[in-house]
Amino acid sequence: MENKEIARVLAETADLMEIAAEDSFRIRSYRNGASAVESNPDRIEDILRDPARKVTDIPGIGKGLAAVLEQIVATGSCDRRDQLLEKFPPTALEFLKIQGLGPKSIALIFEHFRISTIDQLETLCREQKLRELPRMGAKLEEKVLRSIAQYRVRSGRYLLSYAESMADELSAALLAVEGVEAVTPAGSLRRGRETVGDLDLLVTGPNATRALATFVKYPRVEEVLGHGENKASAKVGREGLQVDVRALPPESFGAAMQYFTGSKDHNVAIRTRAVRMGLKLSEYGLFRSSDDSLVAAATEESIYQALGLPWIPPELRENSGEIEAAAEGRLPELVELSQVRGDVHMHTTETDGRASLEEMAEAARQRGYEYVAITDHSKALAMANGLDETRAVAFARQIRERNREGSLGIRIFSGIECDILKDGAMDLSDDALAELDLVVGSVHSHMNLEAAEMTDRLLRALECPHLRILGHPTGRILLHRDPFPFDFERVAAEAARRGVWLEINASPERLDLHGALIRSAKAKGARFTISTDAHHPKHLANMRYGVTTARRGWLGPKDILNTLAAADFAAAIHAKS
DNA sequence: GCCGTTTTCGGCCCGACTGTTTTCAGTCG
Repeated sequence: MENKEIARVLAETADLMEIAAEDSFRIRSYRNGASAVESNPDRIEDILRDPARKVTDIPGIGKGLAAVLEQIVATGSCDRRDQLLEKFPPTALEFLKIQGLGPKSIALIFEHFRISTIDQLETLCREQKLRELPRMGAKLEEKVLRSIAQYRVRSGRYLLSYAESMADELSAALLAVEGVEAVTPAGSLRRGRETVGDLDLLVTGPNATRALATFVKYPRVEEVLGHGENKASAKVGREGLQVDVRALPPESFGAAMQYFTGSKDHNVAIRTRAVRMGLKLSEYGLFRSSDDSLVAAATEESIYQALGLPWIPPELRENSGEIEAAAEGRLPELVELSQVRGDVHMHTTETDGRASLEEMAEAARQRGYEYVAITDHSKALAMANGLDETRAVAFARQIRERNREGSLGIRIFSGIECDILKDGAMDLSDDALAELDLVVGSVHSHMNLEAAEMTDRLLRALECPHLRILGHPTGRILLHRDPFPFDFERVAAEAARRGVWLEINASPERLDLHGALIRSAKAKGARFTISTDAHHPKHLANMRYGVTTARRGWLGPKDILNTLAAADFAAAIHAKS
């Protein structure tokens, strides 16, 4: 059992305990335990099996949770979770995803109405029954109905990072089959979409068909949906991600890759182009319409070439102008991960990060970066132990000192992620902000303002002379919270005018900005940074999702400030007009 | 339930908003 799954069981148990109104500190311990398990570099299952090692050596795991971990690894669940699932319906965990309902309200609804499904909850709201309960009213019913609608749209999709880890895991298992040469993910994962509906894996090799048999017997397959000669489908993992595995002959691999990578809109447009040229394109190859003779099939390059086009990077294949651009030879040069020279938004234990300044710097150095910016939270984020003026300035001095010593082996800029308050003012005084190398401004509160008010708020924030970067500009949390409404184009244009860069937040839960907005902002003259917002050294690896997202926004290295060398980046920070 | 002891219990535990209220519980970050 993988750490991520173990962590999920712990977190679910904590959720259920919360509905059952159990001791809040115990719940907190379960949550801490979940995050400790998830961020532990070694597999918990391996540690449990090794008599020489102890899980209790992991901070946050004591005797109690050690026993729980044993149980989870052995049975996939634990006693407390099982007991609570007898008391509450298994859908209780789904109810927690409905915004506006917390554990207390859910417990009350269960107790009073004896319902167990989201559909029943919807009915309650429509029939205006929720308001019978204390402290619940018409506004809440409306909010819950809106939230249920959003929930339905989201369920059935998965974060890019989750789909990628599943693809990696399955690829490794299938590559171990003799006679399998390559396993390649296609579909929206290959295009780098921020969420993925299902996973397509293309298998080649003399014995590719045998990979299908291995796949359907894979331990984490929950339900086999179909298993034929060339294709097998199954729901995999507790989350039930649908995975389609296809065995392909090498001679038509390129055509299949092209076909299964999509997007559907891109393919329709490409096939229309083929028809106009007297050709037809399918997953088996590109053929002459007149005599069905094969033109190209083995590689994607050969197919695009036969259609008079250069190869189009998968990130661009959304039929949003890429085919025209390719035909006219003006596809953009896209940024690559190796061109990123620094990560300029991250947190440390000074606020809510999980590693020290030294550990974050060292992790960044190991990734080959030239520089980092440490941007801990400001005081408005009290739960994160945000910095007030005094602490922010003192911490900046400490960072400068370490930087001067050169002992960390990497250049460090002192920064802050300063909250943008409800009225657009900065959370910290100008004097304090002036002490810092780099100010990222972010919205973390009051996200339900009217669009006009939110636009004014952001425009006012841009007036701050010290603001350099607008952090996660739309505030969305994928599959969880929609972007807050505001006039993006106006804000992007104003940011461009004032020389404030827009962040492409590489956290797989955010990917904010996303491709379409990036393109729109670039058209307004905006420039960008790609940053991970890391709260742990391992989060630095999320940079690749940010780069993929930037590529989906048609960005090249010149659009992105943290592809600059350290000295140039430093100059850019300080050369504010 | 974890942690850390001036070692076996006590601390952990913030702050603002919202909607429903007549003084505040619940949610959220």
